[in-house]
Amino acid sequence: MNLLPESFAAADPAATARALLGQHLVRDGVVLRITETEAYGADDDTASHAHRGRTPRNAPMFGPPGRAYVYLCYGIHHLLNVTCGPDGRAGAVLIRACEPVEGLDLVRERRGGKDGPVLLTGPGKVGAALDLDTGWSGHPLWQPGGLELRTGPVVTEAVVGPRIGIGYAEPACQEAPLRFAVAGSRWVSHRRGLRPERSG
DNA sequence: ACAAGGATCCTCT
DNA sequence: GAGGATCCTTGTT
Repeated sequence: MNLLPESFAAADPAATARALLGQHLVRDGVVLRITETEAYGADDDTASHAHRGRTPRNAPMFGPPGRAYVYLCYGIHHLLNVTCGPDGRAGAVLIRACEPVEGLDLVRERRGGKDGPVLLTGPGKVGAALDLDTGWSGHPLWQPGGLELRTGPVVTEAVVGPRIGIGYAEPACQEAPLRFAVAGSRWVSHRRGLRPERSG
């Protein structure tokens, strides 16, 4: 599969989050198919790290698209985002869950010998499976080598729902349907609150 | 220099 | 379903 171009993530966070479903994350012979994402916006999104402005940590969100934004959550977990939108407009897509495609043995090893969907259904688990840390923040995902974003099979049917774990945000932001998942996939962290993406 | 809190995960019950 | 782990980032003094 081919590397995704930088322009792949040039659209707004919601469109990029939907388009990332089915694409592949590659590192160290580990290939993961993205099954669940969340979109995070700029200052108007009170759930987003960017809503209080630029800081050293969230700087990649304000830069050009197609880079990694990795941060430490709860002092333990490294969470991976893909920056999106034009340079200067903050935006990122959190990778919440994946399905293994290659390198399953290494993923199991990095995940304490576990097996099945528990391996990769959760953003902290994805970070562990790819052995990420904050040193990867800002890394261009469209360059060969290191951590890469490559094309995967197209996802024709998706489900959408509110984002997870953002109780600190304003109600309108909590309720916004900015979480996306592959319809029918077992490799999704939480099934609750998801509905077909086509309006109805 | 200090205090507060978090885009989570795991282990219980 | 509930609670603890664990430490960095941030805003404030």
